[in-house]
Amino acid sequence: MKTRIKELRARYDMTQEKLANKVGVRRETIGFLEKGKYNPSLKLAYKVAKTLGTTIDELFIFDESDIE
Amino acid sequence: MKTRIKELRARYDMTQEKLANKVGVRRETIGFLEKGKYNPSLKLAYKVAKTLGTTIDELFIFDESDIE
DNA sequence: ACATGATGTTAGATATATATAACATAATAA
DNA sequence: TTATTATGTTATATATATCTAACATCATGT
Repeated sequence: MKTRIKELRARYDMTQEKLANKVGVRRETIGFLEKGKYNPSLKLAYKVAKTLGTTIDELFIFDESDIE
Repeated sequence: MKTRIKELRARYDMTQEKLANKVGVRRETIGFLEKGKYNPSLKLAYKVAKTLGTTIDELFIFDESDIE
């Protein structure tokens, strides 16, 4: 699974820590999400998307390996 | 958080168990999801949405309590 | 009424997301 | 260079999603 978090974060000139604070998680959590190191909960995905002015389906890009 | 899983499942005339099998989870997991009893992972949300021919943002409806 | 299939619900086990703290590295500015 | 800020990256702890099995309830058909 890939994500556009980093790209959108840059567009808002927002640091990982600032996004984490807005969303209510740790900075490392955002870092790991950006690196695809884990699979967030739906609510977290929603909060991040909303904070970055987009939707879940726009923010995360799934590939075939996510289906198996 | 609310969901349209049950509604779409009915439209496809699909039982909880059949959906669970297609998605690769237990029947109870689908039941709990329909009841809003927990917050799925993003990948699971994606698989359910894809199996039901829709998107995550169409399938799940968030309310204010999901943001706090 | 009885049988059967679908769903509800509980309790305990396991897997994994997230928190926390600590330290490393990168980049940029002074 | 040094200082500072942002990000990377571990390791361990905690919270919670999901599994599993078992039994209950509900609906429908016979």
